Amino acid sequence: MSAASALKEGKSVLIDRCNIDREQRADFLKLGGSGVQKHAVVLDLPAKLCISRSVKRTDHEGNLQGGKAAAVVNRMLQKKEAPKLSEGFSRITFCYIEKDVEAAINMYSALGPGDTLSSGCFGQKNPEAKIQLGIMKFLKKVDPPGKDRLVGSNSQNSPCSKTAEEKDSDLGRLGNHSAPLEHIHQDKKDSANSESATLSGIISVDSVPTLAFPSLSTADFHFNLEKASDIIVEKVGEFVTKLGNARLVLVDLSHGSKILSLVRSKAAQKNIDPNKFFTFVGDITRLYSGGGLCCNVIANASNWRLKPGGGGVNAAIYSAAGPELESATKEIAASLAPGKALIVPLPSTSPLSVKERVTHVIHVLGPNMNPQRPNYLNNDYVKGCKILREAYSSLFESFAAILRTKKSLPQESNEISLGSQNPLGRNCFDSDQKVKREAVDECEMNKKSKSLLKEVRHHVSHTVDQKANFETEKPERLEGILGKTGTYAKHSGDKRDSRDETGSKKVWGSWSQALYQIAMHPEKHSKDVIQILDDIVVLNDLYPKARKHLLVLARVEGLDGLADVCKEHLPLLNKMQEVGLKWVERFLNEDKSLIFRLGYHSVPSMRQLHLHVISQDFDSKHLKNKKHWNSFTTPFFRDSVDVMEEVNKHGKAIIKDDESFHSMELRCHRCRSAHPNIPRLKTHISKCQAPFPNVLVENGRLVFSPDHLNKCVHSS
DNA sequence: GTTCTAGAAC
DNA sequence: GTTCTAGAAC
Repeated sequence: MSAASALKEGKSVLIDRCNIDREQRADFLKLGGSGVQKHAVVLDLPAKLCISRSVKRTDHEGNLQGGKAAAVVNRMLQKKEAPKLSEGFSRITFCYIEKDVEAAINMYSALGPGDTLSSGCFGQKNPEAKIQLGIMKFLKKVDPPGKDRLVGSNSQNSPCSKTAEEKDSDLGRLGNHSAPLEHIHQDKKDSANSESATLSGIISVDSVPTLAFPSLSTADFHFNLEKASDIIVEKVGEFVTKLGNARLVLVDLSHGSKILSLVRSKAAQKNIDPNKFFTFVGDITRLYSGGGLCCNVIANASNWRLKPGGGGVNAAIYSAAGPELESATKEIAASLAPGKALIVPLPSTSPLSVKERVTHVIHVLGPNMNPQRPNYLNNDYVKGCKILREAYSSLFESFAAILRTKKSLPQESNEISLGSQNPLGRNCFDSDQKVKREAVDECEMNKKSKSLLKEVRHHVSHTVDQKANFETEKPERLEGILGKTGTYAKHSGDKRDSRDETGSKKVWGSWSQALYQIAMHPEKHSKDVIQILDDIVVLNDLYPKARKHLLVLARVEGLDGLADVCKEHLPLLNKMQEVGLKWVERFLNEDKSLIFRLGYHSVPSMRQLHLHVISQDFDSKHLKNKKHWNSFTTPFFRDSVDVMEEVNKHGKAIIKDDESFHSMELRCHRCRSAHPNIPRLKTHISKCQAPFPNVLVENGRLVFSPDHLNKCVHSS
């Protein structure tokens, strides 16, 4: 049998069958032998859905149709017998709705070669009454009735339990469900650490305080992964021994996450106790419900304003935690400095508390190495590493503080409550008072960050040494600023007026300053910049919209965009074009098939006048939307030659700032055919060889190799 | 049900 | 500028 031989080769095998009763499953379970972990994913979807699917499925061997399908499904559902751990499964996941199925698929597809999942039963609904009554007995008796439906399978009765335990010690106990009985007993002795609860009818025994944290700064803040993984392992190694029985878990959502594998191997090299620290692939906001991993504390990769939104972990946590998190955070602090952490006790009404049993969120801010974001560190990894170390120290210290507050409490009753309505998740560390004090301490530390606000407001060098400036601030002044943080940042902190003498008030978002910084301090951006002259800087567009896409940047203060251009800039415009053409020449030497256009956006998104030098293949994964396309292919794109002519004639460039350009229909820039959406347009332009419209060929708007003239371009 | 876009966040 | 995602469009 192919499944058996694949298993022998050490492969993982997935059997997709309607194994609706125990007997049918037994044969498949035998295939595995004792060295193989056997998992079941039970799709117990609504009958209605099964029926409608059978009807739709025309290639079904049984050719089920209409009423016949309904009859078959009904008969199958009547016979169904849910799998049990005692049959030999080490893990069973129940799916009742599409979402469950999706979560299961995500969970399994995210597994890397070294990953494993905790054993136990997950997501099962309607546990029988005897199970609910039985948990105390379960804890005392080795072999309780109905044990097979309980999580934490009895090792004597599970054929695979040895494998499961071995795996457990490899990776740490991923979920508390997997805790072998002996461990549970041990943990119970330390009653302060023990906690049991029911959730949606699932019975679990959760005893180990756990902090789940994302890798800081490596996503949007572009921190080097090698360096980040060294720091994570270093800091985890430092703290893990100080945390008693508590665990640290590095979480990443993505499939085959590079940072997780780096950290895993480095942690193994350093012999860090895998029971105390391990990595986990999953959604940090659904660790318990989606992955069976109970983490009472989760870390949030925060932004300095402690605001929801943005992307990644921060957005996910705020959205999963509901408005409770935002208001709880707001009560404690208004901003967070890089390297700092802030403990926020999560209100028991927050969905994260109810569903995921999270009691505290620790906001933490790592260093920012992304030039597209404000206040980035300009590739200064000396400072970056220092701040990242500090961030992890702050995070783990905060977690330790939460643990301490828990220990200082009178011990909780050993009585274990049951009932799905009871959000017991909070009981374990419910000592808001002390935590609040801790939080206030953090808040004191955060005063430093208030000077950051001031930085942004009054001065603003994005590469400013924040630390140095913090020390110069006087707290009293800061309080005044802090009080208004919310609106303040909105109106002036986050955005700045350009110095436009004509009185037009173009407001630049904080994200739009990167080019300005590069123009002013190109030497600090050696990674991106490819040519530096007195009055011009050339760089590769960070998100090129074609095979070749350069920006020729003017180094004149106050020259933010085309609107600021006047006659005095004509020599500069001319030089920018010359420099651009030099680069085109180089590119054409490498690839004669390229065709270029040089021009400005009528209304640029990024501050500081820049000339786009862009090849007309538009072959780029970064070209994603209508605005991208239309900003290079409609009159919104102002050819350099035309701009210079207009400035020469009228002293000003003509600006097509009609917003409608961005929502114009998508037309091929060569044959002018219209396309319904970006993917179809991209398919078309990858093939279209029509000559370019005459209007582009005239006056030298297009730049190409002489060899090319007759092939792709009209000869006018 | 999946693909794609638009709008809001930074 | 990008990212994220709800919900429109297919």
